[in-house]
Amino acid sequence: MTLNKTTEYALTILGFMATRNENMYSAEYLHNQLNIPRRYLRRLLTDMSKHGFLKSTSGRNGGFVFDRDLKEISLAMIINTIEGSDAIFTCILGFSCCIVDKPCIMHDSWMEARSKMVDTLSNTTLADLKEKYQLDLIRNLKLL
Amino acid sequence: MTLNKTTEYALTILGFMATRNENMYSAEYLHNQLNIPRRYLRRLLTDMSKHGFLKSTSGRNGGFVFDRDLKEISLAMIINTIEGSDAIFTCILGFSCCIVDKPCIMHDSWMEARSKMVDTLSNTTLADLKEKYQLDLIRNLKLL
DNA sequence: TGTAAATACTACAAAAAGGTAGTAATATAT
DNA sequence: ATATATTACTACCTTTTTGTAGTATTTACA
Ligand code: FES
Ligand code: FES
Repeated sequence: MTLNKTTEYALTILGFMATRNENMYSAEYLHNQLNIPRRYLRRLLTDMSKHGFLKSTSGRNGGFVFDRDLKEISLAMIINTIEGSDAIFTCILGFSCCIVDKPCIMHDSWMEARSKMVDTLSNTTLADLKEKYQLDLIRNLKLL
Repeated sequence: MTLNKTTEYALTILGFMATRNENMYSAEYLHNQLNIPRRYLRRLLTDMSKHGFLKSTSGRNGGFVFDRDLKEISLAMIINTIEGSDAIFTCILGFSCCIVDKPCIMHDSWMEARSKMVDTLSNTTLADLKEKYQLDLIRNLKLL
């Protein structure tokens, strides 16, 4: 139901980066913008680089940029990367995973609910968020 | 996405108790049936009593029974009781909760997915699980 | 060439979640 | 009455998650 903090941070960071138009994001800058603990955020950023979401540049004026097309990064991928690829598919009663031939009593209720959620998270990419953000911006400007 | 272990245990226990027809369940019996760590399970059972789901009887031949009609207990209630009533409603980016006038960029995607899930969990009661279990039993007997 | 601004690595510390131990209290059966 | 089977309470231990510290490395710029 709840994501762990690290996953929330990852979504926050990538979501933020996807919707702005800087050409480089330093850990310090992201820390100031997002209020995520400095050192923890740094570690997370290097993790994201190792996982291929970001590309890092060391040294002065260094920082992070996306290493993939935003269309290629879904929310589900981010979550899976950090929580483990099938955290999302575990049985609600904690059986290692949902087994088709021996489902638990809650399986049916749970599957129906979950599959909707998984679909949405799989089908929403960072590019979608960017688009939405731009549209929201325009809408707000027109209201002024 | 994932429930914490304690919540899984709670669902397992209440789901089990709801679908069997014993008139009393001791911690020891539940431990044997469900493989949940003895002492932790005990503590959880007394918690459930305090929260009004179960009624406990001390002493020899004691144990636990439901203190409410199964129709009155939804999966969402169980989850809320243990994870905190709005764990299910938190912002996916970790903002304290989803604020209508200042939603985060992921709010729309997330709400859509989540509301389906919340609906299902709110509308499924232990009575529903019991009914399902009985039907499954009958179906299996006929297959023999 | 030296200083400053950045990431990288490793180890540790603190907090939260999960799990255990000991003992007291309660009720039943013999 | 006493032994036994049960829950209740409190404190502690272990593991996982979250957060911090120190130091090395890389690169730009003056
Ligand atoms: S087997 Fe439990 S939810 Fe699928
Ligand atoms: S404000 Fe973030 S999901 Fe609603």
